[in-house]
Parts: sequence; structure tokens; C-alpha cells
Amino acid sequence: MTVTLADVAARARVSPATVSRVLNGNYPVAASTRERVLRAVDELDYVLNGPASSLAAATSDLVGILVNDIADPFFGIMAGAAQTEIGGQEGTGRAGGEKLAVVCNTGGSPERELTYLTLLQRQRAAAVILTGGALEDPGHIAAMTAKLSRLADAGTTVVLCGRPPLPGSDAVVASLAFDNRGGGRRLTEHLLTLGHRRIGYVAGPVERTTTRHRLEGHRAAMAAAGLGGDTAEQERLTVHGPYDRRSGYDATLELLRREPELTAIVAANDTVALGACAALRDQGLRIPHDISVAGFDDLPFSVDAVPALTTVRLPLFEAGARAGRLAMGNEAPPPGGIASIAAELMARDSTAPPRA
Amino acid sequence: MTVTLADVAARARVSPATVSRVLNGNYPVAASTRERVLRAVDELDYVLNGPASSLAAATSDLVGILVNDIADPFFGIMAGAAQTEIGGQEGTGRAGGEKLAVVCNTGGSPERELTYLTLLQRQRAAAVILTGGALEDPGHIAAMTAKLSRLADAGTTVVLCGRPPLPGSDAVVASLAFDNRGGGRRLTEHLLTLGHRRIGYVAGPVERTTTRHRLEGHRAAMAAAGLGGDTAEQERLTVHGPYDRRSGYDATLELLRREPELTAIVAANDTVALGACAALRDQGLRIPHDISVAGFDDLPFSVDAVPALTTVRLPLFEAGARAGRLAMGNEAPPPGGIASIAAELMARDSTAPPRA
DNA sequence: CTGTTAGCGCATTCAT
DNA sequence: ATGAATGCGCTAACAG
Repeated sequence: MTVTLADVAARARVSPATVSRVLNGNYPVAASTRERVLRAVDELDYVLNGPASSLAAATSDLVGILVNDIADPFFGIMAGAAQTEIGGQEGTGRAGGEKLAVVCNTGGSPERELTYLTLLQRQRAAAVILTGGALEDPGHIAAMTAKLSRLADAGTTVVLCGRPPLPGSDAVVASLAFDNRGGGRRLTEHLLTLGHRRIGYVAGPVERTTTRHRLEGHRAAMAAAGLGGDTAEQERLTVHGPYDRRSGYDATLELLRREPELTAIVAANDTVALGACAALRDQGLRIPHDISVAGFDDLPFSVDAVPALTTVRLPLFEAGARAGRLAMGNEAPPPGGIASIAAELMARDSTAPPRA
Repeated sequence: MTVTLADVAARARVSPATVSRVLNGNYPVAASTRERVLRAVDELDYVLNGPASSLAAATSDLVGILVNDIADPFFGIMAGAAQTEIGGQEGTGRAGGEKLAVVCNTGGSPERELTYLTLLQRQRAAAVILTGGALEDPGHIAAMTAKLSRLADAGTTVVLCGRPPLPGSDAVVASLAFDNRGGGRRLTEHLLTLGHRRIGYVAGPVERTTTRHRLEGHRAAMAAAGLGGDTAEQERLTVHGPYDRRSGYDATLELLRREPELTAIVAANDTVALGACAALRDQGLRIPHDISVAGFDDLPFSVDAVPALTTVRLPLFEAGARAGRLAMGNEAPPPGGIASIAAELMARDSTAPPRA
């Protein structure tokens, strides 16, 4: 039926051990024998049995990349970049020592995040990359810390990309954290400099690090300008919701209801900002003439929005690629295992001084 | 060191076989024993060894989803929907009989497509879903057909989603093909009805089924209106390029150079259309007053474009979900294994009658 | 309903 | 540089 290593060995008139050695390449084999073996492999159309090989070797060539939302380019760009570094070799068609880089979509659900980690642990994954913000629920953090320790103990390399370090865990080889706080602060400073004073904030889902850090940056800038207000006032000008277009639309209407004199809206990310723009247009407001709008991430479509969206650029591709190299052991981890990744303000046309 | 099934068996005072049975759930076990075993599993924090289990059972719980570009929501939406159907159970955290739905990014490269299939074959994947258009190169088609046969022989379920059937192959359980030709035709008919006569076409990469079908639909509509022109004229009003923003931008400038009197531009997809819009704006042309623009796919951002983009809606989520169910054997394949998925014209604000 | 017995296909000692 | 032998951890008959 299915052709095995032994079949190849027989055809090449060598022992199974020799076939294994040429296939894995990490052992000296005479050129002539290697030649013969490879020919037999091609002739028989042999494909290594992954499970058997993983069982014997106690490691697999699977690398998992966890994302919160695979339909969001924010994650797609990072995941694609990581995959490029991991499975991006030439590709002979025969598939030699390649790793199998795969992305797993948690949908933002903590249960599914843990389930996927268990599944990857079960497969004895070579490495795992966790992308995007983390949930701040203490129970989940504890469960994640424990699970990642277990993975690390089993030899799996764990890398965080766009997610803050896990405090007190040595399971993680490297954490690449975006400077969401600094980016958020600079974005709001930009609006303040333009002269805005009443700024609404459409935040992401509660209990997420990304949400909190961006919001903290915003409030820090407001406070520094003496516009912080009390907690109640801050809450009044903040609406939370998922990272999607709909949320931006609805939250904007709500903010307008709460404070009709708003001159600017800061959104949790670019997708949300697009929803905000749609809501404002539907209300007959012109951007940026009547009201300014800003996003976060600088996804590819943001520059093409009308007007072009002011936002904060995150080097998603570079970060993803670096995470991929770290996972493969092809790059030295940053000092202390932690790197902060700069976020750059992109001032474009959707923000302008408020109407006099 | 690492805890095995035998350890669990010892702790629960049963045989390894019994533990295996409760873990796999597909065999009668006394409730009290099951209880004891599960407790032992939790106490020992046991995680099944995937490779060992796959080796013994000769199948794995891996399901691969191949996409051309993971950063493109077109694929992200389909892949996410498929994953929902495959790995979307409750999620106990303990991870029972779940499948591991995993997406692989080929980047549109035929070599990587084959490599990924080999890797999945090596893992003895339970199923494989191929999304998006296929390459039309005869050599690659032959290689793919052969590879998919090999996979099917090994028990892997193969499903095509958004890709035309593979002629003469019985390896594929089901093909869900979008009606790209019909959608393309209706889109151009819409423009013709508005009164357009000189229409430029920004096509996708050559040798791709999606590209060809959409273009054929366009040309069929033109021909039916007596505007087909000769081959040279058709070529003159068509520019090929990748499915990205940049391509739309550059191709639009090229089309304008070739034919300054263009009144409408049809783009290969929405992303390309956005690039086209940007180029037109940079040329000082107003949409749709000076020139109309249309896209394809109806991605989430298209309705928020300014002006809202006329396009063709593809039910990406529904198709992906259906592919997931087919891959899991949770839905009967369509008659003949082939289903055509309707594409619906979404006439919005980016198209209007040409200037008088 | 549960225990016993054999492999699954390969990587890796240890010899040679 | 190559061959022979052993076991990775689990599932699947087969008994009982």
C-alpha cells in the first residue's frame, strides 16, 4: 500500500538507517549512496511519515502561529511575514527539512487560545508564536503562563509578537511588544497641537492589553495638557467595542449623543476608524472640516481612505518576520528577551484644526 | 519526565487501552471508570502524544487550509469561516477530539503550494481545503492532480473552495466554485447600461483561473454589446498585475496613458480598485463624475470607501464554512461534487453615467 | 465493559 | 560510511 522507508531502502539496496540519514541530512553519507537513495525516493514517490518520524525523534516540524482574527490584515501581515521566515525556503517540491508553519485562528476567545496551545503541545510543535494583544483576566493569564511553561519544558520555543511580556515566566524566548502607549500618546498630542480639546475615544474590547495601552497613552496626553478631567468625564468620552467596523460606527453615534461638541474622534484601530468615518458622514459631518478622525496600525488601506487616515504606523511585517526568525533560532533574542517596537505617527488628511 | 498514557493508566488503575478509549470517546466505557481516568488525566496534566497516536491510528487530526495570501481578507474570511466549522467546538481547555485546523500561506507560489501539500501529506492530514483561484500552467496542474490523488489515496479529504474543479480528477470530494464569469459579466453590463463605452480593465495575474474568468465575463458583456473590438483593441484596454493596491494604481495610470478617453475602469478585485481610485484622484479625476470605478469581492472595507465601491459580492464566509463542513464530512457533497456559487452585483456610488 | 498483545514507521544507539 | 537492533507512545484487534 503506502510506501515506507524500508521500501526505499530495499530499492536503493541500502539499510533503512542509511535512507533515514540521507533524508535528514545531518550525517555523513557517501555521495554515490545518497544519489541512489534519492533516486529511489523519487521513483517510489516516497513521502516521509511525519508522525512516525516525530515519535521517534520526539520533536516535530510544526510551528504554530496564533492570531486573534485571521480576517484582519493586522494579523495576516504578521503571520505571513513569520511564515516567510519559517517555511520560506526554495521549495524543491520534494519537501526536505522544511518546517510546517501554520496559523491558528483563536477568534479572540481565551478558551480557543488554550485549546490551540494544547493541540500544538500534543503535536510536539517545534515553536509557537503568539501574536496580538493578550487578555488581562487573571485566571486566563495564570492558565496561559502554566501552559506555556509546559510547552517550553517539552522543548517548544515560545515567541510573543505584538504582545507584552508575560510577567514572571521564563518560558518565553522573546517578547516583541509594540509601543502602543507611546503611539497612543503621540497621536493625541498631535490632535492637541492642532487645537482639539473635546476628543472622543472609541476603544477596543475591555481587558485587552492593546486596548488598555492605547487608551493609557491617550489619557496621558490629555492629562499632560490639563484636559484629563475626572474619571466620570473620561468614561463619558470613551466607548468600548470589538475591533471591527460596526463597532466604530455604533460607538461614534453614541459618542456624538453624549457630547455633540466633539471636534475629534480617536479610534482603537484603522478598521474601527473607517466605521467612525462612515457614521460621521451619515450624520452629515465632513472630515476633517467638521470633525477629525484618527486610527491606529496604518493598515494598507488607510492611506487610500478618503480623506487619507491619520494613524500610527506599526511595523507589522518586520515584527512578524523577526518573530519567525526568533522562533527558528535564526536570530538572537533581544537583551532580557524583551524588545519594544516603535510606533510612528502618520499625520495625514483626516485630522485638521477644529472649526473656529 | 514526560507523562505517558501508561502513567495515567497506572494512576487510574486501569489498562492503557482503557485510557485510550476514554480519551478517544469512540468506545463504550463505564461511567465510573471514565471518571477515574479523567481525574488521573487532570491530576497528571497529561497531554496525548499526537505523533504516537497518529502513527498507531494511521490518521491525524490535522486539517490544512491553503490560501494564496493570508494578509488579504478575501482569504482570511474564508479560512476563518472554515476553521469555525472545523475546530469551533466548545473548547473545554482539555482538548478532546478536536481537529487542528491550520492555515498555510502559499503566497501564490506554485512551488510552495506543492510543498505545503507534501508537508500535509507527510503529516497524514485528515483533510485539505484549497482556496482561491488556481494557476493554469499545465505542468502545475498535472503536478497538483497527481499530488491530490496521492493525498486522497492516503485517506485525506480534499475540498476546493473558490476554485474551479480539477478536470478528470476523482480525488476531490467537492469543488465550490465562484461564478466569477457571471459576476464579471453582470458588472460590465451594469456599466454598459449606464452608458459607458470605453472601459479599461485592470486584470489580475495572468494564468490564474480567477483572472481569466472575470475577464471573460467582462469581454462577453462587451461583445454582446457590439463593443468587443478586435484582439489588439482588447489587449490595449487590459493591463495585468498582482491582486494588490499598487498594481491598481500603476495599471490605472497606464490605461489612462493608452486611452485618455476612458469613462470607466473595472478592477480585478476591491483592493486593486482602491489603488485605481487613488491613481485617479492623484490625476485630478473625480469618481464617479469624471470616471467610474468598479471592483470585485465586496470585502468589508468596500462599502466604506468614498465613494462607496460598486462591486460584486462573493459569499466568502458562507463558502468557507461550507468547505469546512465538507472537509469534516458534516455535509453531503453537491451533485457531481461541483457547486457554483452565485456572485451578486452590488451597485453603489463609484459608478454613474459617463459625463455627457 | 476491560485487559493483553502486537505492531504502526522511523531515528538512533551501537557495532562494524 | 553503513548495517542491525531497539524503542518512541499509542491504537486496534482479539480475548475474556
